[in-house]
Amino acid sequence: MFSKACEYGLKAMISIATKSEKGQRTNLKEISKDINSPEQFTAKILQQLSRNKLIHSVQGAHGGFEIQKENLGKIKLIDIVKTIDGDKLFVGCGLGLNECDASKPCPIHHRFIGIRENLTKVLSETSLEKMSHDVNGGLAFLNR
Amino acid sequence: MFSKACEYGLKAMISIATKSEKGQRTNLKEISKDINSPEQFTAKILQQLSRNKLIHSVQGAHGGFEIQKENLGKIKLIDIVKTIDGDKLFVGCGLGLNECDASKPCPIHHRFIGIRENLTKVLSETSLEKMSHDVNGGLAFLNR
DNA sequence: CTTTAATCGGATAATTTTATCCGAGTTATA
DNA sequence: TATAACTCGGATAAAATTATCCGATTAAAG
Repeated sequence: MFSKACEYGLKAMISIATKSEKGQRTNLKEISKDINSPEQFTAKILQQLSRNKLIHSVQGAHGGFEIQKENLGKIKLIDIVKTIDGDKLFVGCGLGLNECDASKPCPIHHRFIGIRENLTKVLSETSLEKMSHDVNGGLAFLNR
Repeated sequence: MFSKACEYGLKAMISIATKSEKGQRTNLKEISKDINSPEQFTAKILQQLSRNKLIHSVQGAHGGFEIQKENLGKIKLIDIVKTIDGDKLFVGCGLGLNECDASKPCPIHHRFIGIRENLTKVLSETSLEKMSHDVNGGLAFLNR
């Protein structure tokens, strides 16, 4: 479903959120330990998320990554997915046809629409805040 | 969602089905022209589908590929997807965790279940027969 | 029996994705 | 002002996916 990079990105965002929620800043080493991901590869993904303003990076000693508290509720999973994997999951033909719409549909077009709407809805509705609450409350886990 | 190989596989299966439905046998050249796919790569995918008994291959002159008529209604899209992409779309954690279940869920676990069930349902319900009817009837298209 | 038209399957190449390396830049603090 | 603890970003490497090449095999038909 998601690329490896996107999985790391989602987990990293949630990890950062759990700290930001408590007013703490975290850093690369802590994040990749927390989500069990390769450090340097994770760094690239964090840079990408930072350039796209989903997280705020602070350089230098005691630096690291954080998310503005007021953004925790605003950032939805779909924002993260689109930043890393683009929107290929949400637009375009399920069979990879260049042209495919209701007037000239591929054979799975109509069936696919429902799946896609469902996926879009779930990812659009789920905020980082909710995720990080679950993790901080011991209801969900990042590292298994 | 699906790998390129899987997209070609799905399209190829539908292409073969449209011919088999009419009692005709088709071949690699015709298929890859029909679905606009690279011939040799498509050949590999057809071999895979053949080894897994989803299609029947006939070697030699006038050979090619066909699907038993009685199988057109039995083969579902999910069978093709599982043959080519495996079941990674249908099992395992959406965030790539090794252990993730209702008792120790990842943060998106519960939300993901619905999406996955929906996807599984649609792909399990849709038969090749239905797809090929749509294409033969001009209601759907493979090559755009 | 030879030619022709097909699939089979191993090898290789190209591209994309995943992962790592490392020097440069930034900032807190002693 | 020197050092330590960070991120930044370009370069490279490794692995997986996508794609191609080509000789071997199979079978129909002249």
